[in-house]
Parts: sequence; C-alpha cells; structure tokens
Amino acid sequence: MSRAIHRLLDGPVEDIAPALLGMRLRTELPAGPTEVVISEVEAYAGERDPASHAYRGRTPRNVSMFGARGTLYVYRSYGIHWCMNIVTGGQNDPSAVLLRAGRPAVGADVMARRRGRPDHLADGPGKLTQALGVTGDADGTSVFGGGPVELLPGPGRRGQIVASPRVGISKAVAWPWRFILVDG
DNA sequence: GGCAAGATCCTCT
DNA sequence: GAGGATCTTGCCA
Repeated sequence: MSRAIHRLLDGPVEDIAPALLGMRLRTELPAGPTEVVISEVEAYAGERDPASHAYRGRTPRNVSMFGARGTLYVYRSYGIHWCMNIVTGGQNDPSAVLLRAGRPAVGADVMARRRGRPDHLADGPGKLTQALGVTGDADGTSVFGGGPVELLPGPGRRGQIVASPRVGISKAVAWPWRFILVDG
C-alpha cells in the first residue's frame, strides 16, 4: 500500500502534484485524529523553478527539500502561518508539492477547535496546517509513516482536475502548476 | 548589522 | 475591497 504511494511520488513534480489530489492526509495528535482529502496543490520544481524556495540552492531553512522523497518541508509564511510541502524529487532534486487545501474527513470538531471557528477549516495553506496541527516540528519528517503526518490512499478520486496559474508568487507566475480538485 | 520581501489569513470599512 | 499582523530569510553594506 505505502509502496504504491512511494512509487506515485516518482517522476516530474508537475505530474505528481495532480496525482496527490484525492489522497488523504492524516495526523494523530493528543487532541485526536484528524484527516483531510487533498483538494488543492501546487508544484514547485526546485532549482529550475524561480518561484521555488530551493531555486537558489540549499539554505538552513529549505534543507528538508533536499531530503528523501516523501519528506515534509514545513516553513513559516509571513511570520504567522505554517505551510506544508511534500518532497518529491529525492537526493539532489529539491522538487516539492505545496499542499494548499483539503476537505475535512475525520475530526472536524478537533479542527474547528484548533482553528477557533467552525467553517473554512482547511481551505488555504495556512489553514490546512493549523487544522491538522502541523507546525515546524513536523519539518523533515516522512509522510510514509513514523512521523506526525501520514499520506494515505484516497477514497477514490471523484471529480475533475483543473490546472491554473500558481498563487501568491511573483516569479514564473504563468506556469499552470496549481491543481484543484473540482467535485463532480 | 540592517532592511526589504514573502508560496497568508482575518477584520474592518 | 483594502490593510494590518508578525517574523524569518536572504541580500547588501
């Protein structure tokens, strides 16, 4: 099972990103288990992508992007929020997929408590990490088990995948590497 | 050592 | 629809 997921993360990041749509992301923390179905992602192609944090090579912050396939790269955004990526490249290829949004599947009450509101639980990068209880502590851990965040097969992908330009960046803005799962 | 910008979210007008 | 919160990184002096 996890072997199939491992194989799924093999290939060009712009192919892997849409394949992650519909998969589940699970955390099990003292507050209780929480799980979302991934509904929006963006691909970042490491050193060949001007918008990637790894474009200028390895730094103390992005060292996780240079880790093994399936490593989490969690960074602080705007000094307030946490954003979560899954590394797809492996050694010497810091490509990663930014997880932008998900649909709550398990533990919506826990998410609501963490978010401090009952709605808009995980419909943005910062909200997704907050709802799942993911912080910088998860940076560098693996999503293949053993870490605080686990990537699991989805309930089967329903709906349609729509590609559009990425959000919130100022370079290579025209690359249509944002993938959204639209319910059918 | 200082400064500007950033893969965002929330509140107020 | 616009602006503030809040802090880390990376670049330049």
